[in-house]
Amino acid sequence: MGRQPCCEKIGLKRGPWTWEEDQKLMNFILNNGIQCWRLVPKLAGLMRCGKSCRLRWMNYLRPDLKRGALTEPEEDMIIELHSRLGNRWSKIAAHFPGRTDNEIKNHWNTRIKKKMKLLGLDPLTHKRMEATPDSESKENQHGLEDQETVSSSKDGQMWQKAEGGMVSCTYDDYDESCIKNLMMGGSAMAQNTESLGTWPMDPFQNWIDNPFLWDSFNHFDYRFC
DNA sequence: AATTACACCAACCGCTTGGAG
DNA sequence: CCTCCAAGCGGTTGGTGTAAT
Repeated sequence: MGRQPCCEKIGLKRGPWTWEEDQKLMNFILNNGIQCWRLVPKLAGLMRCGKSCRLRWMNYLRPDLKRGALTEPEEDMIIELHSRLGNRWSKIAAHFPGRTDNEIKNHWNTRIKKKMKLLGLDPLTHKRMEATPDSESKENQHGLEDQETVSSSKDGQMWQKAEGGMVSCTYDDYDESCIKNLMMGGSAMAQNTESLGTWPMDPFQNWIDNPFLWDSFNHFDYRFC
């Protein structure tokens, strides 16, 4: 038994993509757009499965991708978003134009997790972990408590810290206020970062300036399937 | 210079979701 | 409704580069 493979894998290439493969996929999508990933490798002359092509395009070839390491403000915002969205990387990535869910997920697993542990925070719950000898100063405790601005119950209800106590809010409500807060430099964690005022506007500007605008593919609306 | 340990990230796997028929 | 299938998504793996010994 078991699940059927997503595609016929016999004879298909796996592993790292070559420059030639990238060119083929890039040229095909730029000329034809994407209508059906399963047909893309066949029509583009690639010995890959559609899923692999999709991933390569989404995570590496897309012209609107922002290259380079994630910045401090981006990192802070990831932490903030993760505290209420959990491991929903695509939702988190949606707040970062030009960044992929895979990139954010990798960054979380390799760096942010470690950083949080060093700060005495549980990366899963974003709450303080069991007190350790060097994390017990009152100053530290105060600072960390202030970061616990939101929690969610099992039924998905969000509770946001407000004057006079906790108030309930929807994910969307919280989303708005959180982003606004970060944009205005209102987050305690983001306040230390100098470039916050220009972000995330810059990636958006890049998008506008980019000659390979994603929108430019919209006119490729004829069907392959 | 060689070996080992570690960090990073691209790519894969398999489950879930959503739309078409 | 129900079934099927493509796409989306998140967890995990494995290859590669670099630092430490």
